[in-house]
Amino acid sequence: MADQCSQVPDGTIRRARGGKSPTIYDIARIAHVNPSTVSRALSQPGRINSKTEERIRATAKELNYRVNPIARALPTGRTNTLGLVVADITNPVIFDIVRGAERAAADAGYTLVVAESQESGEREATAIERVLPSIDGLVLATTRLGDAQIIELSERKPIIVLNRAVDGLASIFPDVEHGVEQLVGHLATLGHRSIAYLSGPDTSWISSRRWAALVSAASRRNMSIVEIGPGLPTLEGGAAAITRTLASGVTVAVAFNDLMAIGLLRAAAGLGIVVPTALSIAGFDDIFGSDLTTPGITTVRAPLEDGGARAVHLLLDRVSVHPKRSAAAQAAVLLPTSLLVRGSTGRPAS
Amino acid sequence: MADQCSQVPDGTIRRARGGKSPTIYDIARIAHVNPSTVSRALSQPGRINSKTEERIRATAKELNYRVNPIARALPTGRTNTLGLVVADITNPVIFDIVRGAERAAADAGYTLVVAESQESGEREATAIERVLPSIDGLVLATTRLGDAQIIELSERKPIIVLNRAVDGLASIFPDVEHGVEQLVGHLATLGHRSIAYLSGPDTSWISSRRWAALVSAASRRNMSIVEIGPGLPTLEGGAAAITRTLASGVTVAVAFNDLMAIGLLRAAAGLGIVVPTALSIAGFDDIFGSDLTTPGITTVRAPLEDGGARAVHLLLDRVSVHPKRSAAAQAAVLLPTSLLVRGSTGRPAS
DNA sequence: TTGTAAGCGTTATCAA
DNA sequence: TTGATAACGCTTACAA
Repeated sequence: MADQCSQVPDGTIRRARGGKSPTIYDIARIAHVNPSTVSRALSQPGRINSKTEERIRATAKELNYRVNPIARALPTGRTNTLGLVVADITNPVIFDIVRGAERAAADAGYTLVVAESQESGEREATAIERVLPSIDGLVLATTRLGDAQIIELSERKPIIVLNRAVDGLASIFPDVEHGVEQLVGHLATLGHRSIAYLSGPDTSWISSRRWAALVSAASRRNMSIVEIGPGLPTLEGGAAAITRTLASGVTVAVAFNDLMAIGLLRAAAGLGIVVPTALSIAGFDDIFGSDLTTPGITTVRAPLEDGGARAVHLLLDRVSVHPKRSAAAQAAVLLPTSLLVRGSTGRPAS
Repeated sequence: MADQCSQVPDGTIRRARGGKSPTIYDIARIAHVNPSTVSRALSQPGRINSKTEERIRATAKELNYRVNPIARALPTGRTNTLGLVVADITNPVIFDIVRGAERAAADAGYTLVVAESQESGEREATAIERVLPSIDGLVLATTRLGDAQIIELSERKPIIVLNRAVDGLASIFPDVEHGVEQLVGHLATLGHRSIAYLSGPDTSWISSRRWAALVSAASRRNMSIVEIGPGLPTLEGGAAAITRTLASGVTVAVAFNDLMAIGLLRAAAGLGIVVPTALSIAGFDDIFGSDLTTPGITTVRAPLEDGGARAVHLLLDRVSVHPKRSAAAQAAVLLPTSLLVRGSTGRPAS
């Protein structure tokens, strides 16, 4: 009993049971109650005698007790952990999403695990399979999975999709039409009549969505539009499209995202092509870096950090209350988009 | 028994026990063995009768069985999860670290949880406290904790520190001296005689390390050097230093990192100050974006993605073999650094 | 309000 | 080689 005596004159944190972390049994023994009472005192404050609770809390504190989340997760099935799956961690677009999601999760006392698919549906499935058993819910940002796979997943754990709409699932995605309408309007005003769209991965829902919106907005103004792609959503993917872009004879190229737009811009500069005089360029997402280039990239921005945070909030709703699909489960959240005009778009030379 | 019959003609995955995921008990029942045998068959291949193992594996596959990592973690104490703590997820420097760490962890079948301290030692401690019980080991990248706290942590779980050296702990950090020597040599060759260092957070080990190396390299060449700071390691932090930088009368400013360097560059541009003619600027890390500015940022780069990966590898060594400190525990890994000369450094005007 | 005891799904220790 | 059984640390009916 010596090392478990309640009096610790020198203030040292008492170590119960040789070096191992203390459990509710240690607290129970010292506080002269049953372990179940300790459990209740700690996880359901106010439901037991306040005097007892007081004593238990004091002992817990003294032992420097931390609840073991794994042991708790086993009987409850709840891990206090959320998953976030992204296509490519190094894509600056993702950073904002991760940040928003991480902070929202941390604020709610949840832990976030991040898994990366590296643009491969197969790797994505593997990654999900690994994390799924130990999380309470999942945010799929920029997923490369098919609708059927996603729906199947949603039968195992609550799922929120970000940057995509899936029927019957809570989906958060940018109001593409609005931003594209602004962008195309801006281009038309400048005098452009022909657009090239540098598309992203063909598995990207958002890329096809952007293409559809561009086609619609362009044809409404009798502008012509061609698709160049699919391409990698990276600097390299954008740079690789320069030849076909120039060959197409358009006066403006709209890239799937800013990363591609920057790649295209740099490739153009390498060929001595002046932007925006000889070629206007625009992108999507307003990533870190798109205002660093000369000229800056005109872009359609969406509040992706906010998107990440809202995805987590929606997920927490589903996770914390009860597993039944609530009415809000079908909710589709539209993220407002807005056009940021920078130097990469201007009047065409002709 | 009907729904647990072994013959499933239509290939449907058999659901044992109404919707819940199958356990080793379900497998045991169907394969007519004891649950413990199932556990052995699945987690220690080759240690049991191959015929039995075969049968068990087949049943497991048919049931679409997945081991429950939480249940496994309880008796073993091992979670197959690693933690990574960073100061600020949105800092591009971090991206590379996270990418390297995530991929290395995923390749080893481990899950990575990322926690963010948001540049606050207190938040960092809280975040660590939350994840610690459910991880096997921790990588501290850009930590804002004190040495004592770190060592205390290392008594609870294996720890690797990245971008810092802590006595007695496995540490990975850039070979600052080498890169700085190159940088200062480059500046001296250009004709600079006075340097300002825009320091980062005063809790940043690496910032003081860079300062020390700069002082040493500068004085060796009879160049003068002053410190401006501490400042936030962000665009804003760099921009905020412009006034004091100009006032100091130096011909070159070396920022704690590229983010600050870019901030300073843009602030200079805003004041009509021509870089590098009126002021040369250099940074550290070669982040995404430092070659996007005009002029590009001269920088000392270190392979941070590789650093993240190596940190995870070192951690896996400690985690997977046995918890004793091996001889390699004291290892300090030096990441090679190299100078990237871009347009932001040039001959001083005078 | 508190105690008793049965789980949660694994692994691990002994026997058989 | 396999089976029985006790952990792992916590939650949660059910009793008292």
